[in-house]
Amino acid sequence: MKFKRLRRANDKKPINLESDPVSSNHQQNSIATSVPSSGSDESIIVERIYKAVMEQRLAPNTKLSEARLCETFGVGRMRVRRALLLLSSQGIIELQSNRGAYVACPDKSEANDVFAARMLIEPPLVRQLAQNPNDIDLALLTDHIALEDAARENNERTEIIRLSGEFHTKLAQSTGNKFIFRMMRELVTRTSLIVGLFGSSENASCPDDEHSNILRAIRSQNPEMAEQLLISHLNHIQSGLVMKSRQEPQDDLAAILRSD
Amino acid sequence: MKFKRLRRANDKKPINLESDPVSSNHQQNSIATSVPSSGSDESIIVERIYKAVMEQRLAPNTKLSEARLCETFGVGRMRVRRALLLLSSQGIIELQSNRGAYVACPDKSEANDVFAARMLIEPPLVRQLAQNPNDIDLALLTDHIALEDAARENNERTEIIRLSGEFHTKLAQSTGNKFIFRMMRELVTRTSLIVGLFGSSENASCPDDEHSNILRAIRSQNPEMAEQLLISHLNHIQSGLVMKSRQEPQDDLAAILRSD
DNA sequence: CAGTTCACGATTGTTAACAATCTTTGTCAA
DNA sequence: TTGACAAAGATTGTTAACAATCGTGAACTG
Repeated sequence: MKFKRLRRANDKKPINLESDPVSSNHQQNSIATSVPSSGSDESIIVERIYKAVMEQRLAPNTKLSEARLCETFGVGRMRVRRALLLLSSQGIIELQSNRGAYVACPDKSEANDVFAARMLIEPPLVRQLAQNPNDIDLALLTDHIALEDAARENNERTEIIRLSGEFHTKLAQSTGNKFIFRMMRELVTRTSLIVGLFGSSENASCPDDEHSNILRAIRSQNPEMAEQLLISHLNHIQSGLVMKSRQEPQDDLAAILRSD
Repeated sequence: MKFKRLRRANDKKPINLESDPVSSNHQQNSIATSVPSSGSDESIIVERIYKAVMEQRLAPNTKLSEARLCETFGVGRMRVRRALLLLSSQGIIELQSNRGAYVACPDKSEANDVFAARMLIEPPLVRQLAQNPNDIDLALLTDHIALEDAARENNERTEIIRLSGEFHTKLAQSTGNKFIFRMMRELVTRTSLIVGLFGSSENASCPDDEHSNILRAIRSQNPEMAEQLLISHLNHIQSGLVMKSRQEPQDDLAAILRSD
């Protein structure tokens, strides 16, 4: 297989990395991706893969070969390479020398670290938000929960999963603090991978109305309650995991091509 | 100027990016740099530039041209390019399309964000550390403070600055949590840039014995005191800044070549 | 038949030449 | 003298060919 630039869609259609119309109207606002300037436009590749991971359409350990991505995005190898490097620096994928790029596969220890970090950061964050919430952020979060409800209504699995994580991202975004936002985004992405790996069957998403309750506590300016609700929310998520320390190797193409 | 690989040291010697012997014995332990696998070895370039920024030897807005870095490190352009991309993803430098790479130059608003983020994260972090500190971490931190004292004794400016920041990094490292460590590392690096930009004359480093006091509170397992000491420590640093919203453009060569 | 070796194909890593863009400098005219 | 304009030089962005490495499977040997 040669490295030609194919503008047309890939005829194998291995992974759905296209921007699906259902969520295209709901773009990230204000704080954009982590690398705003420069980079001609490999940010699109990064964003697509990031989203696919968030929605658990890209399973851990899935191989992302350069040639495949070149076809998929109709882009030269350099762009793909840059995108992969950026994704690896965010911990979303892992680069193995001379072997290629694989979707990150957190182990039990890393899962614990992720939840420990979230337990450290999110409670003070939510408490602070509840101390003086501004109307714009409250409206954004309210809208978001409406989207979550709608997705649950329509049984859109990938949407539910992504929105469920993005709620937490948006909590961080409400602080208007770029650093907190980025940290949270990374932790939420990792959480999505972890839930995909260790999540037991159908509790892949956050319990139904906990987000709503947290938002209500914030709106009523009750820091203690907001913090407490968030803590138990995180505990619920974590306790829903079965820590089988053996993760299936997930053969490269098997899981991907079954959608063909 | 052509892009030849020059193994010999650069004859212009614009910036000191060599590894100085005084601190070469004090390498990072356990949790290594953010990109452990792959990447043949542009991590050396990343680490050097990171260190130079931490020690305020590389002023904000300094241009880092590819050719210059190629000479300096005796490395091909690809490596340099990869390193610059990684550094930009960490917010240490900024890539401008078709214009090159410049050391990041935080503005007033970003400075506020950095301190807000640290205020959110570090107090709970230190409190948690003080709840059950383990002996190994305490020893590491004690050693670190000894290094700080030694550097102050010998009036080694760059060492003082770097160690002063690294104390906070090591606090985060003591949690053994990769994510907290990385977040803290980024915030501390940014802080170093900010202090270099807005710091008033000679309070560039943390006040003399505050680190020591914090460590003492941790050792005596007094979470409240540790947290309180850290909060006022951060406040001291922040209040030592003069927020002149106008940052000097810092002409590329002017500041650098005056050491020639 | 089991195990090892070797060679081939596929994929990633690297390099150097080429293209595009920006900056500087020199020139000319008002 | 100052301003705009244009050409030359320098720097970054991109591409395609080449080199190195890895995985696989056939062939060979015990």
